[in-house]
Amino acid sequence: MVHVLTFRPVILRLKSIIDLAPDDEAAFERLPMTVREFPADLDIVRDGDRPHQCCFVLQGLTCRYKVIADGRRQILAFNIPGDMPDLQSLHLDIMDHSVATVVPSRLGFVPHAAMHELCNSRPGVAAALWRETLIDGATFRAKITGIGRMSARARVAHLFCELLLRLDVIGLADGFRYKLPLTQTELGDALGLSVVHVNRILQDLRTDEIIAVERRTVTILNWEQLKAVGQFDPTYLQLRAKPSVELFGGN
Amino acid sequence: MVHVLTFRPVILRLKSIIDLAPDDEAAFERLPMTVREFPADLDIVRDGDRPHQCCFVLQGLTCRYKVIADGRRQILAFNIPGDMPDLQSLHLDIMDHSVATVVPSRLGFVPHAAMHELCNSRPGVAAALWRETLIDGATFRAKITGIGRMSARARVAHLFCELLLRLDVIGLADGFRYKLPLTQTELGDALGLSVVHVNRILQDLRTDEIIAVERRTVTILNWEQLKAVGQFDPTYLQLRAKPSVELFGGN
DNA sequence: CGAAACTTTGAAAAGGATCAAACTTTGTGG
DNA sequence: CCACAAAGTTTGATCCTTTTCAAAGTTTCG
Repeated sequence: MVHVLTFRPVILRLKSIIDLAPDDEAAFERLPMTVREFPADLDIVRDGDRPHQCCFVLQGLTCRYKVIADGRRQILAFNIPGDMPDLQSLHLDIMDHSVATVVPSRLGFVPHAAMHELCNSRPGVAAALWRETLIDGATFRAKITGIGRMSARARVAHLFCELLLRLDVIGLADGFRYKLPLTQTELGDALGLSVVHVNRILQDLRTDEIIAVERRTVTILNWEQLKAVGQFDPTYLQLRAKPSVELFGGN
Repeated sequence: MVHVLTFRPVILRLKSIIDLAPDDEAAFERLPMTVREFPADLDIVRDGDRPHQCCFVLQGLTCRYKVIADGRRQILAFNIPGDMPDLQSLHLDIMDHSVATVVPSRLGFVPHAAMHELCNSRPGVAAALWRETLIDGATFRAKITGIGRMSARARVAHLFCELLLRLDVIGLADGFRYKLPLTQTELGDALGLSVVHVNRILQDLRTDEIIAVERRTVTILNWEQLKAVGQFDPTYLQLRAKPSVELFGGN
């Protein structure tokens, strides 16, 4: 059934953070979702919009960002398949930031009305979604701490750690390697750094044989050291189970 | 009735962000709350804790913060009366940061069980609280953008703008003046800046007759310019009504 | 194949951090 | 209520991480 397949990353994601009852899962999958394909670098929702639907990333990569006065932007988060980048719009009518595709992506849309109905009839789903938005907040806190107090090198390392775990949950990590179709400019916008500096940090990390980034693929060569450099503690992601690869074995 | 008085800032806060039904408000006020006084600089909840109750700021000032490896800290948010600094613990069992008093404060505590019960029996309250945690997230996003992409001067200005609006809602702003019992070190920890630099920025803002900070009191001398310097747009606070002072008149 | 996008390199500049020390305010105990 | 210690603010000087600017390579893709 095609419909089930399209919802798959979302279900994987929700199950990674909460013990979703089979009934709730089934009800979730019955949501009326419209699926659309988008090219790269297209705004899906804009700062100031009042959306009447929620967006699901089914395939590809999107980001949430804010633009400041001089035109530069700050990327707040990357959204991988299974993510719901504007879930907050369910309770906040006006957008305080934008959501855009980073690469060509397949997105699903569900009307707010249907989401509210589901939340009202199934407290389990409501709790799962609330929890999801709270993890979102926790991720923002980790980011604030990184940008506010940590070195450029640590921030880059932290981001690569976080992405490995999140991608692993939805089956998009291949051991210590994953596809990451980001330009260095985008990395800089996400980390509060200039492109030039991102480039130099990446070279340093490669020289130290901690990670390698080539052809839009990240390979983590030394996980322990990467975690140490990024001061990475996955608690904030609130994952229920250990990741499928032995990322945290022995300590 | 003393009980009603203690809950007052929380009710004011909730009503500022949502149209709370009288029944919901009454039910909220019947929550079993334990009130305690705390001295300054005391941890209320610690990173790694698994709280079984929610904390309400009734009087004073608290902050949420994270400590990094070298011992420095990043303050994630200041909490004024009416705030619920660890509301997230309702759905995230383990704390990813700490909450501490900044000055001597009066806090209220409500068991998670009572909160869950209230949320289950009153969807209106659940929605209000969910909305509150989402605004929390929006505030984090504003902070990420500030620290990641804006100058020190802009960040300081933005913080003073935000605090005026939030304090106004609970009746703790006196026109363009409010008490802010923060040291410059604490301001620096919140803005990702060194004390020395905070000090210099404050002097600049005073020289430019934009704000004056003296004896723990902030006076905004030129609101329009402060907003401009901080690129402040209050949308993210999702306040229902215009603030009581004429902060946004004419534009 | 060629244009556009992206990465890399070098050099110079700047914003902010750090260090050190003096000055001021606040709070406390005698 | 004064004296003093502790906490907080201010100043100056120097250092350093990161930015900016500019231009040369390299990939990607139509």
